[in-house]
Amino acid sequence: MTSPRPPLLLIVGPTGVGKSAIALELAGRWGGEILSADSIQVYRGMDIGSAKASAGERARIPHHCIDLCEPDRPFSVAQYRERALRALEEISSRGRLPIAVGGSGFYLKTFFAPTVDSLAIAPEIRHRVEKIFQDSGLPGLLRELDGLHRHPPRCLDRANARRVMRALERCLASGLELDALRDRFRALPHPCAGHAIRTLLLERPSTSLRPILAERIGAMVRAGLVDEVLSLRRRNFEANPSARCAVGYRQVLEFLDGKMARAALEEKIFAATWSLVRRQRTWFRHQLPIDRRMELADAWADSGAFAAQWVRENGPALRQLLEM
RNA sequence: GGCGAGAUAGCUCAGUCGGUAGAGCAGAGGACUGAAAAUCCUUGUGUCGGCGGUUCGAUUCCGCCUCUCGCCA
Repeated sequence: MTSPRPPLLLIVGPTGVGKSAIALELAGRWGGEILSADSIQVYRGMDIGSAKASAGERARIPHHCIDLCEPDRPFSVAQYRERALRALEEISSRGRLPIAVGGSGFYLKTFFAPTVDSLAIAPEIRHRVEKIFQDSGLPGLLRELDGLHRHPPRCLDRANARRVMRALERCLASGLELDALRDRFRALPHPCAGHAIRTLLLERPSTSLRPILAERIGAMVRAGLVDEVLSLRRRNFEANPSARCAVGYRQVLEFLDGKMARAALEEKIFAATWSLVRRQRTWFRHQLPIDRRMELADAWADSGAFAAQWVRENGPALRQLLEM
């Protein structure tokens, strides 16, 4: 049974290409709602540095999956997945066009494939693994993990302590070897089975993206990024590693702690942003099924009314993509 | 002007008790099961400031020069 529900339009691309502006424009024209796929916009108070949609924009077009939790409370893909799928159902049941927009690859993948298993990890196991890591580091974790296997598991980045910890937790919680867990994981059902998904990748040449990012970072600092971090600090956001380590926020914290000169701030944020862009591009190349790739011309800056004109010119092609 | 310190990879620097060099960052590629804007892996030939001298051999020692940074006049 095929549903008459509208397809999900996914707009992905590296940070700063202009996804949001275009998505807003499309949503306005086509009766859509925005579903954010951004691992930082989920935190309340992290507004400037995550380039969150303004209150005005949000009043005009409904936005979902933004401001889902307090900045001191870690949020995970698992939670995102739940909220995003629920939002997707809501939007489609109203007959509106869901437009998912974002640059967080792992979050975006949640629409296409299983990203987490449903294995519950008991707190005792979590603490035990944590303790092994504290006492004997990565080698200790690997010793423990290998002890649970007849052959050392191959499908694991053994240099990545965070991954090894998660793997060990899952093995301890399930009593299964890593390969068995992976097979079971891969057999999980498609998360959005009922939806047609169309993915649009927006790109622009690095020579055009770099100056846009540099300009945008300057604008963020001028708009009060440092004050935003000060106020987040009062809300204890440093207790949350994913918030505290976010691009821009991490560098401002270093500056506030005297580990970095004010003069170096924007340059360091730029460097971190650019390595994010590179990881995003790698992810989009290999991890997401892209239906259509469109490169924005140099002339389209990430500001002003460029989106309206771009959509006027490219709307028909996108229509076609949706009706495919 | 005098004294001192320095000049090595795009940047910050290490090093070679004389046998033509290596880290971090940046850059490029990659991985990805609950922090993913995170975490991790791979990837480094550059007149070792210039010119001479000593030496089988100098980026390394010596002299001169150029530039930079201190301190003193």
